[in-house]
Amino acid sequence: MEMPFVAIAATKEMRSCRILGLTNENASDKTGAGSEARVTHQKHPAGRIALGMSGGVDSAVSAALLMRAGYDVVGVTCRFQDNAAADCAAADAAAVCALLGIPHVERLCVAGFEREVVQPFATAYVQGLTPSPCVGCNACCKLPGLLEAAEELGCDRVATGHYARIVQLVDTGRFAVLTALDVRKDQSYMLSLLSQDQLSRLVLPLGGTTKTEVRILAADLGLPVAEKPESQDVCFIDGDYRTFLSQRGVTDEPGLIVDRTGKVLGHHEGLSGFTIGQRKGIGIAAPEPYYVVEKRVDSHELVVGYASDAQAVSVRLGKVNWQAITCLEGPEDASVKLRYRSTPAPCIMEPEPEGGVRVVLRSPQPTTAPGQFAVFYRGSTVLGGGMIEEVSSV
RNA sequence: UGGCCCGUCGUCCAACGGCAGGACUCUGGCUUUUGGUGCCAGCUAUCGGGGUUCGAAUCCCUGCGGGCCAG
Repeated sequence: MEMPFVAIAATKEMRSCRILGLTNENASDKTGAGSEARVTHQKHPAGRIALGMSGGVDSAVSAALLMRAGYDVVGVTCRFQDNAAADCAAADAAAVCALLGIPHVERLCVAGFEREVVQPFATAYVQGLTPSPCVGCNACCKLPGLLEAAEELGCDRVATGHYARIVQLVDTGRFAVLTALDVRKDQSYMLSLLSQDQLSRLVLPLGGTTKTEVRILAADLGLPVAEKPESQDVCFIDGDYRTFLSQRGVTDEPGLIVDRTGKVLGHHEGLSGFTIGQRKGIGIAAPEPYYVVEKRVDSHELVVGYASDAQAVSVRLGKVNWQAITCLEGPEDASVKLRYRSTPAPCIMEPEPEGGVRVVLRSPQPTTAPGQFAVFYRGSTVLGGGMIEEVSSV
C-alpha cells in the first residue's frame, strides 16, 4: 500500500476515475477497530501530509482519519488574523494535535489574507457586488498557505476538512472535485476555484463521511472540539457588518427604494446593506414580500419587486476556472449552483470571449447576485466555476 | 358652516350584535465556512366620549380626524 488512491466504480458522468482519499474512509468503517489496528502500527505508509487545522471539529477528525490511513500528519494552522479568535482557534488546533500526538505548527498568513480576501471583499461592496469570500480564500489563501507550509515541512500532500471528494479522471488525467457523500454538508462549491496543481496534492478525508459520523468520531476520540458549533458568518467579521465595511472605507449613502416602474416605495440607508435576492430587511409592507432585484450604484437606488421579479433566466460569468474539463468549446449542458446552498439547476454553458461563460438556465431560478460564484456540475462532478458578473431576469 | 362616505395591529385588508383573523413589515429561532433563500414561532390594533343591549369593532348620539360630492 503506497498510494492512497482508491478505484471506484465508473459512473454515467465519468467513465472512470480514482478517488484521492483514504483507503478506509467508508462510512461503514467508522467503528472498524480491526482495520484501524492494522494500520496504526505501520510506519506511515501513505507519506507525510500537512493538514490545515482551523480549530474546528472537521479538521480535527480529519487528522485522526489521516493517521488511521497511514499518513504522517502535521497539523498546520494558518493564522489569517491577529486577534483573540485566531488565538483561540490555534489553541484548539494545538490541543487536538497534542491529544493525537502529532506535531502542530502555526503559520502567519495575515498579510496574504488581507490582500487576497479582506480587501477584495470590501472592494466588492463598493462596486455593488455581493462577494463570496470563502471561495476565493480557499484558492488564493488557504491552499497556497498550506502548500507552502507543506513544502517547508517536507510534506508531499496537503489536506483539509472540507466535505468533498477529489478524483483523477483516467481519460484526461485531470483532477476534479466531486460532491461530498453527505449532501447536506457538501462544500464542493467552495473548492471550485482550485487549480489542477492544488487539486493534485489535496486530500479530503471527510468526503465520504457524514457530519453525524464526524461528531461521533470526535466524541469517541475524546477530542476537545467535539461539541464545537458549525462555523458560520464571514470569519473575519465579528459583530456589525456595517461597522466593518465603514472601517474599510465603504461609504454608504442613503437612497430611494423603488419598484421596477420607478415608483418610490421608501428609503434605505445604504446599498451595501442589501444583496440581490434578499427579502428580509427591506422594511416595506405590501400584499406580497418584496425582494431586492437590482442595486443602482450610481443613483443609490434600490430596486425591489415581488418574487416573480426575483428570478434569473441567465447569468454571465467572468473567467471560469475549469477543473474536470479543460475548456468549453461550444454550448454544453450542465447543472449550475448560483449560490452556495442552492440546488443545482439545469443550464446550458455557452463560451464567451476571454474565458467567460454565458449560463442559460433551463428554467428561471431564484435570482442571485453579481459577486457570487456559479459552479457547474455534471452529476456529482464539479466542472468548474466562475464569478457572476451579470444577472439577467428577462 | 348643505349632502354623503370612512376611521381595526407598524402597513393593507377581514370579522350575521357572540372568543378581533389574515397578508406584509418587524422580532426571535432553525438551517448554513458569504448578512441570500427557505422553514418555524412570536409581538403589536377596534380614534375619543356617551348611550342601547345579557353581550358592541358592528346599532344610536356626539366630538375629533380623513375623503368625496355640493358651492
